[in-house]
Amino acid sequence: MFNSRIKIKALLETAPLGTEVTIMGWVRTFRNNQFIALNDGSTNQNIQVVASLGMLNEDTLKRITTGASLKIRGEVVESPGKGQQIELKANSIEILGDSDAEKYPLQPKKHSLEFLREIAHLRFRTNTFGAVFRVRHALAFAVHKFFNDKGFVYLHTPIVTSSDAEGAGEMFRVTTLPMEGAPKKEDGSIDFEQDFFGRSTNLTVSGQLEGELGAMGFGDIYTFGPTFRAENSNTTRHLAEFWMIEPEMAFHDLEDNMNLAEEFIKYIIDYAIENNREDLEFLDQRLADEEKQKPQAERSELGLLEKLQFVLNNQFERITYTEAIDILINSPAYKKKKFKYDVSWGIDMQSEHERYLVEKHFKKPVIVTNYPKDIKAFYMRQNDDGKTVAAMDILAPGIGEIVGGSQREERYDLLTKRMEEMHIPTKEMWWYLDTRRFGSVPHAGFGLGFERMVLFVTGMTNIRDVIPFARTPKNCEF
RNA sequence: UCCUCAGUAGCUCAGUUGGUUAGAGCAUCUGACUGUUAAUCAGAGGGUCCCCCGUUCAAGUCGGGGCUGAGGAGCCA
Repeated sequence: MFNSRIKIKALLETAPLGTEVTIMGWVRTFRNNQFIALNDGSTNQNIQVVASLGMLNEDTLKRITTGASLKIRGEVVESPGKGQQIELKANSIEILGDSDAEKYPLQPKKHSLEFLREIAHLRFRTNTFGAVFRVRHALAFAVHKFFNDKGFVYLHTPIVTSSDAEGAGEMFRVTTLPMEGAPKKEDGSIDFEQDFFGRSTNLTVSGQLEGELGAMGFGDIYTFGPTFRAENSNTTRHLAEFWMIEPEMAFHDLEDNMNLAEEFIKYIIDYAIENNREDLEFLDQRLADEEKQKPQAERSELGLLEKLQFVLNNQFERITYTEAIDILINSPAYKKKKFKYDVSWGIDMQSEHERYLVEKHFKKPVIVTNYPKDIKAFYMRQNDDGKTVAAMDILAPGIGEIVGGSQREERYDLLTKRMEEMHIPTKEMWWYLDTRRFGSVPHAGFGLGFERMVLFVTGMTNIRDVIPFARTPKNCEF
């Protein structure tokens, strides 16, 4: 058996003084031909290994370089030096994998996030990305724990779909037809009947419609999986492949939906704080250092942990779309013509408007409800006023829309009428409509972009830095 | 997709009005060092100035096109 090691996180926590242990990991720095800072990814903390002089031959000493992997047996002792409580007095050091320091791109110095993006395969070995991806893991785990504890069924909705009804964005086509000389129909269009699935297929843009089918049997379900958008979006908030969480609940109305979404967001933030405090403290410090570079006016008022705590301790503001428009029209910013885009009832709010509401007016997460039906999807439940639908978006400071959800239209007649108005092919959607024909119930759900949540919790500012291998236009390395 | 900015050593950047052999800090390498914390001290090596075309006696520097990256907008999660 090879692996009888103790992880550095456990070693530092238990500090078994006087015992001999085996650790394995990667060299962060090697100082004074004597002190090895070793990291194994279990924590941001390194363990200091002390190699007494004469113990190692010259050759082994030279091979202990930044990035090399080592297997070390040694005795756990109190550290006489400052900066750490305990250290490992090495009895034996074995080089598992050499790392040519002249070629290894990670140097014991600060690197830019842009550079680290180009070596995404190695960035897990840095403090920042170690912390970010451990927090990402904690959040993902918390998502499952939250819903599992509430009796939700984790439903695996398909990645390949033929449904393009939602119109959530441009889609990636899935096909086995040849690029050159694809079979054509008489009218010159491509004959997808000869394709693998016998029809035109795409990567999913949302699991919601299938999620609704599950909710109509299980009551409460959630999805958590990859989602694809072929939009040519080049921003710090968009990915072509991202992870989305989509709960769908039978016997829920819009208010139930909002309550669940708010409870959910607070739960996973709290989970990360409870279980990854060390990583968040590191990210908090990192953000504070970065803020120091900025001019006073652009600095945020709260530190990362303060911000998260603030979100936990305060109710999200809940306003209707109509109230939001009133606030914007009566705002000093509007009167001073600070907005690039005009405001009137019926507009789809621009990011500048959302940012004003969240960052300037309320200074906390805001849930906006009851949007005009013409700017929202066909499946949202129509309100009695005939103008609005039971939609809700949660807007978060710094990242904008983090949740989009609604109560769904459960009334068959109203739903089909709306679909016809919006040119949604009801015939192809027979399976979706069946849920409204047989035992239809009031139900609701929402979608949460997981990476945007990770951005919010880690304080990172570019979405490409919170997913291990980002898929963006013109970039599919790794 | 649009707008703005950027691309010079492994990394972060400077490079004046177009003018000799393109610089700095860090990293790396060599040497010194038994309590260092991104160690320190001394020395050394390291360049397709993103690519193509053009202007010019002369281009890292000016112009055009392209590629890539970043920020903002749109689309959205």
